[in-house]
Amino acid sequence: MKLATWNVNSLKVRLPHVIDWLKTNQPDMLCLQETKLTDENFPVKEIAEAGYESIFAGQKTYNGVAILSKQKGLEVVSALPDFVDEQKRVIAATFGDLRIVSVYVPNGESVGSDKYDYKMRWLPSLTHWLQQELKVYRKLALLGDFNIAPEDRDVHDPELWEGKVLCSQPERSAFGDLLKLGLSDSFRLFDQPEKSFTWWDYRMMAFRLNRGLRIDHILLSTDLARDCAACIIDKSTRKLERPSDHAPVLVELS
DNA sequence: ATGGTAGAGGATCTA
Repeated sequence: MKLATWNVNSLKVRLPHVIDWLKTNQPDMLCLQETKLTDENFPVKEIAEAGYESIFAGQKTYNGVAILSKQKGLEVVSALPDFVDEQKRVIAATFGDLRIVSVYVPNGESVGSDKYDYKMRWLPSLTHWLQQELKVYRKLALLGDFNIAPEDRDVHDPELWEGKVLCSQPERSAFGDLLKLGLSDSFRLFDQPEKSFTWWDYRMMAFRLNRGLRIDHILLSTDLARDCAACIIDKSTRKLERPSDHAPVLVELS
């Protein structure tokens, strides 16, 4: 069983990359973020031709999340139950005994901004909802763009980023609250190369210089973490023509 | 110093 997540930064532009990636990697589920598509424009047909079902929650211009899967998803939830929000940032579904949650955590713009406040209200609401979900589903995977680098080793230049958005202590503490629910950061279950990142700014040759952050994650409940055989970041997609600024993250469950 | 690049949409906003 393979689970993956990828912030595609426009599914319209990245559809050929996504189709190719599905064909090469054959994940059972691929969670997408920043689809930037309304639901009527979701490329259901093209994805079905690659052998995948689609569930999605989108809006015009911004945000938008989806789960592509070989099996059909059930018990679909497409918003946080206790957080009134126009922005489409959550979609969850059940596949057999697996609960899959795809999230696009708010970016937060800069520490102290209105968008940062929104992020810091959004995260506890996510945590509270997942606490309920984990009572129902023992096998739960939370995948997505968390817009949080959990530790200094997830940052190319920790001094430059110290206290900044994506790295601030309140954000890291909110990430820690997710782990306290009993979720594991699958990437850290294994030895990993130093300076492993999932996002590199389009500007200033950041990818070529490997000036990135690890902000895309796959968190696994205890019952899934036990069966996790590998977690890798696929940097190859970032070298394609017109790439997303994020790389996919992939776990293998035995 | 507040740059720079990309996407959506058609002037800025978001990241």
